[in-house]
Amino acid sequence: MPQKHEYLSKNQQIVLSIIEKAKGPLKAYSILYNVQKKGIKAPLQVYRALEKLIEIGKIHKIESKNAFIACKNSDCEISKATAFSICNNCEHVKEIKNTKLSKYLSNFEDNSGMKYKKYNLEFFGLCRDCKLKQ
Amino acid sequence: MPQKHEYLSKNQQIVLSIIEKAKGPLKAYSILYNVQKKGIKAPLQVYRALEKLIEIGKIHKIESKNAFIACKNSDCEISKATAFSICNNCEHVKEIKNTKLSKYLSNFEDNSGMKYKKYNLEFFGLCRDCKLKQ
DNA sequence: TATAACAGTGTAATAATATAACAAATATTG
DNA sequence: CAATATTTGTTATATTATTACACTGTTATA
Ligand SMILES: [Zn+2]
Ligand SMILES: [Zn+2]
Ligand SMILES: [Zn+2]
Ligand SMILES: [Zn+2]
Repeated sequence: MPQKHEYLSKNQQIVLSIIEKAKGPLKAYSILYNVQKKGIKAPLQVYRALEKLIEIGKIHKIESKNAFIACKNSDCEISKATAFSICNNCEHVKEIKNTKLSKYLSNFEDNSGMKYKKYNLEFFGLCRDCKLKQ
Repeated sequence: MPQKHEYLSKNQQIVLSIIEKAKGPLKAYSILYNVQKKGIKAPLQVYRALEKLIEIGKIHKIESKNAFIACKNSDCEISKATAFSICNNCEHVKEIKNTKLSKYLSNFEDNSGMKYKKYNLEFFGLCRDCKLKQ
């Protein structure tokens, strides 16, 4: 018997499964093209699923790329505290799992003494492969 | 006599001036509407100016809002290392100037020993005013 | 002063990303 | 069961950003 938030709806499952299978972040319309054979026909159906999946922490949005990636980090507190490394050359994206970093940022106080429950951090550089190839 | 990168072009000046006067981040098309009386007629003219202004560190893009804000932080290393606080309620945005934070992030090494020259950090919470009003 | 390289402009068209509005179906709670 | 909340389907539209092309002016240097 389904209970609140313990399952994903049909469209949410379809969208999540595509994102989890992907090697990197996917854009909304590329997801749409990939799921049209499964009955999802309109952008809104994709965006609604994305919204829900973000809300429950199954995926994250890479803001600088308008793309969506599966969460690989079981303790990232329901999507509220995220950090990524992004390669400027091959566009490879990886979620950073680093307890020190997340503690540092969660406890960070700005000059006015304010703390923040939620953050998103995007690091840019060359990934190991691209650095070697140079 | 104009020399390389020592001045801003006409359109760049117009766009920068609008952004600097604004109280908060501006969206590209809202900038466009504001500068149409000054002869800038097309989105591309705005986007080109924005691109340049970002490149030279005069403005930053708030990725989560697709909006642009003037840099208030003379030592933020030409736009390569940025941090913002964003109010979830009133949408107030403020650039964070905090040497410890920027040093911490610039020196951060991920699990593979990789360092990053560039980052963008967006903190979300309630600003002081909105916290009091609750 | 030619001329090549570069940076900026203007314009039209179009691509890519995201949401509004409405009606209907399905699931959850009590 | 009824009431509430969530999800779906569909059409249309809004918002954000880029491509392509022709042209102008500046800088560097030969
Ligand atoms: Zn995560
Ligand atoms: Zn790479
Ligand atoms: Zn700055
Ligand atoms: Zn506020």
